Amino acid sequence: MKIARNTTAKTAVLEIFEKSKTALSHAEIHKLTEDLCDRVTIYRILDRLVNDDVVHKIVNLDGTVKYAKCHHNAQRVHIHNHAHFSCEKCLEVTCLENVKPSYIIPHNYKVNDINFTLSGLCPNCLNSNI
Amino acid sequence: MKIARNTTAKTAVLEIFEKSKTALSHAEIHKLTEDLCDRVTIYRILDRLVNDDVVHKIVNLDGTVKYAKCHHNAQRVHIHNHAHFSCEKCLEVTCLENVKPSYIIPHNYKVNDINFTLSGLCPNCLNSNI
DNA sequence: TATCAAATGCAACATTGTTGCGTTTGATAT
DNA sequence: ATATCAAACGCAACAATGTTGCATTTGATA
Repeated sequence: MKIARNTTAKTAVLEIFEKSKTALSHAEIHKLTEDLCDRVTIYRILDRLVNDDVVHKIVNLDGTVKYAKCHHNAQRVHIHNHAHFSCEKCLEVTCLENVKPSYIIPHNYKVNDINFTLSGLCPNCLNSNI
Repeated sequence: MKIARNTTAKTAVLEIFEKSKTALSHAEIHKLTEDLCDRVTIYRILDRLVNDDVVHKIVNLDGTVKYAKCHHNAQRVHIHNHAHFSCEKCLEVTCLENVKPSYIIPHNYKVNDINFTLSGLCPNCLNSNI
């Protein structure tokens, strides 16, 4: 089994997640690290964090990929079944931790993961639109 | 206002959609047209079809983008609120026309579109796994 | 058949993500 | 403190995906 290490790059990425209220793309994270490390390293760090269930990957309606820190309570195996909201105006993606979809699916499908993303206007942009 | 035209390329793409039971990626469609037209043209045709609500765009959990023909009944404005299933094994994406999620979202969000994708094993692959 | 914009082809480019490989570095044991 | 060893890294190269500008072609209309 692999033994994970706490590298400067990984620590920096985790701090960035901690500070951010919204989900971040690879490019945004890379910019925020200010060339602390290579582009590829960010990809590898994100891969590991997703694998370790520290962050989750969010695929947006427009095809962009973002990452956000998990706030679950140390569950062993978990599905990120909460919704994500993607604002069409400010382009921010946020977790709606409490919005969970209910649905009925034919029994002959085996569901391992779900992605539930809503897009439209977030409270901020909705306000400034009036 | 723009007046759409029925070009050979567009007709070919629509036929491909008609024949396919699953959602198709840009690359798959391009291959199926057998170099009838340029790669860029496929992109532009797909853009138009999505805009005209003839096909809908499905973003998968792995970030891949696929397109499928809409089967709605001439609704004027509609949200593609049905679910999509993405098989981890055969990689096929299908529409689950009858699976619609229900959810409760805070009133200060304005939802314009939703993306609900499930991934796991489809009936075919589930069977062959036994 | 002339007209005119919609649609196309082509080239060039940007972004995103992956892989291989030699080097560096963090955690552990000595 | 230092040796050890693999995890993690940097770099280069590559592949896939998507976008844009512009000259050319083509489909629908008059």
